[in-house]
Amino acid sequence: MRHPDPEIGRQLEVIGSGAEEVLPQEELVRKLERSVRTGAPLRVKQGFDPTAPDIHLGHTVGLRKLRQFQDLGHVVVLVVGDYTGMVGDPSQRSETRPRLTREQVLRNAETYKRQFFKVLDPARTEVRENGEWFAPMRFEEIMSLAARLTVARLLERDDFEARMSKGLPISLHELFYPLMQGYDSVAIRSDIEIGGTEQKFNLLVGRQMQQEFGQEPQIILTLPILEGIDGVARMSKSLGNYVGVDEPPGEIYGKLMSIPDGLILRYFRLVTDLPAEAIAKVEQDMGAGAVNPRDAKARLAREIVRMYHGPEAAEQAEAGFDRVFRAGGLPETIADVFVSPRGRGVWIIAAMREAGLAATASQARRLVRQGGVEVDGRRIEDEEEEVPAPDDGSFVLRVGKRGFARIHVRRSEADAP
RNA sequence: GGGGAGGUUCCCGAGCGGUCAAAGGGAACAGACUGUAAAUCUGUCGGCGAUGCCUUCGGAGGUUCGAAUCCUCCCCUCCCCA
Repeated sequence: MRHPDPEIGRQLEVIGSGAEEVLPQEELVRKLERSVRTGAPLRVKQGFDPTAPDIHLGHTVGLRKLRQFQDLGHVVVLVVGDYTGMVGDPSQRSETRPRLTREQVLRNAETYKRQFFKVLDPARTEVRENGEWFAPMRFEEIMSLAARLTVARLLERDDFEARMSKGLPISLHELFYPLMQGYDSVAIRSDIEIGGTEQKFNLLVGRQMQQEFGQEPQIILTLPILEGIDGVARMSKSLGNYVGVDEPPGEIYGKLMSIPDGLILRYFRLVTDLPAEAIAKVEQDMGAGAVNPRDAKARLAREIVRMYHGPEAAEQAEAGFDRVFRAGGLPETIADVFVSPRGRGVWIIAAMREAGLAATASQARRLVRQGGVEVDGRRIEDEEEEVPAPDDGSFVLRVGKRGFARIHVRRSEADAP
């Protein structure tokens, strides 16, 4: 969109980049004009439900957009949903979310806050908890809030409709969720709220609530939803297909190497700072066969580890990955585990359990039977095998592709660690 | 409040008196292969020092030589009616 004022034009371009929808566009222009004229920053809102104590790459799509707003001089207001977290967002859910206790929510919120600032500028961020305004709310006020939204409006949503038609339960409290999120916008006087495309309904309720309370309605900006490393469902902790920004470098690197090739470019676009031209080059090279997708993926993995752990960690993660998975070698660091001897050595099944490489003895036996267990590079064939303790006292146990432990055999009680 | 249908192993979903640790699919895990923890193929997938034993089919009792399957009560969900 062209704008006579170059500053506003620039802002519009940055804001719109990577966004799925910005609406209404004209109102955004008006807000920006006013902001530039008066020097008052816009208040950009995003809510987070502290339902799981780790933010992952999926969250960073939104966080990175917020960071762009900060770099344009605006203020970010993060609403930690300590109250909404006790409800659980029904968006995109096929079942009621488990309700969290107050203690869980607060603990999760702390972790979130710490991780937010891996991306955001703390100086331009306001963190609010919506319990601030919901906790003191009286029933009377809750009723008057609830009176502002109709059931038909709520039930027209796809997720609710799907659950209705499948005969799945919908609890009454879930209907309150959009209402609460909408009221958050009133409470913090938000100018813009961002969220994933699945948040569109909730974001729009925010506009309606603000109008009900005599405020100028917020602009809504939706962002694409990042697929998880399985390449199928959206990235989420509960589906186990996520890459957490707080995870160790090797984990991040390895998980990224496991995404389907088709997701490489999308990840570059949505969760790295690589400029558009550079990404276009990657696309071209891969298409022309000039670059092996595997190497493009390695670059992606390196890039993301670098963002959250720095360049040295990225190098090490790559070297470690290559050593273990390409060369079939051992990782740089292997956990030491002390195991008591039995018979002529250490019973392999017990060693696996004590090293945490198998949850149960049955599982350990299965792994041996399937040929997934090695001791110092020698495959173990027999479930009853007792590995003799070598003179130097330890051997390396490998379970599957990525389970390692250095087993030390205790010679006596006095030898215990 | 009345009537009907259901609750099965991580998830979906068969089973409806013994042959059931329970079909099939998904997820997960292992092996082979490879450019990778991709894709594909094969296998495994309750627990136990284990050719056998123990605990599972919403919960508690009961019938039976024997129950996920039958009966009673309870809890939970959905649908129709009011």
